[in-house]
Amino acid sequence: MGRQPCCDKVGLKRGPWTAEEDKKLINFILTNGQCCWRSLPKLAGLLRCGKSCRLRWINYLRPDLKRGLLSESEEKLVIDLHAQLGNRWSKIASQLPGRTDNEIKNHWNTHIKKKLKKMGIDPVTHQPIITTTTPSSDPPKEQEQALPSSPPTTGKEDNEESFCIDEVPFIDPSEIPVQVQPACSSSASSSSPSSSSSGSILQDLRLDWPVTENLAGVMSFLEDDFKWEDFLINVDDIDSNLIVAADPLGQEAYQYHDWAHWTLP
DNA sequence: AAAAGAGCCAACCGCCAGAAG
DNA sequence: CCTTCTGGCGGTTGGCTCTTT
Repeated sequence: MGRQPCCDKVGLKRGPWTAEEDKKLINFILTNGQCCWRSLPKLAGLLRCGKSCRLRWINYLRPDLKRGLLSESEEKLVIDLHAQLGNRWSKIASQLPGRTDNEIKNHWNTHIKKKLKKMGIDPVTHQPIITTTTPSSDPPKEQEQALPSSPPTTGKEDNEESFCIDEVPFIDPSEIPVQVQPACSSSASSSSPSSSSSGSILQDLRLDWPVTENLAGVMSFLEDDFKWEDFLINVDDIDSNLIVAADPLGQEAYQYHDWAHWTLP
């Protein structure tokens, strides 16, 4: 019986992607679009499984990705959505433009979980952790630290973190100052109030974003109706880092350097 | 300065649902 | 209707980086 594996693993490369492989993948997708992942590696000249290509593109190379840590409001939104949806990372990710399920999942497991536990909130149920003091039991250390009986609404224990998680499970999404969009934002729409006056967008970006040179960042910021193809001026010479793209206002051109790093030429 | 430990994250794996034949 | 294939998802892990001793 057994299904055929998604790809013939013999002779395929695994592990971290090289800049060269990234270029090939980017080049192929930019010129041909996302077609059948199974056949993509062959067509693109990659010794990778199609699944691996897809993952690399979605989680790392896609031009509309934000990079860097989740902002406070994003984190709050993740917690709130997790309370509603559980571990449906892709659903949660669909509410955070430019973020991937993998990224959110990682952030949850490495940061948020700990924060919640520290605050006495069970990261699974989003309810206050109630420590039953049974003498024979051997509760985990972190739970011992949990607030013993009071609901986590005091926020006093939050002396290290920059925001108080106590109230998070009760936040109404509409109150969160983050753009919430449907999953398929490719054709997203006019409903986004954020689009604001595009004239100042790039300036704003430069002021407060550490990855301002990152075109991906610019793209995700300008999420309304942009098409990646519209940005491209030249993808002929990818091997020498000469994918050139312009921002939608035509004000800047960017030069590809490595996987998701673009600079002003 | 070096070693050990902890933390983080990119990538892999297996499973599932839906589409196609 | 059944089988096969593909894309997508969530859980897990290996290894790199950072921090502490």
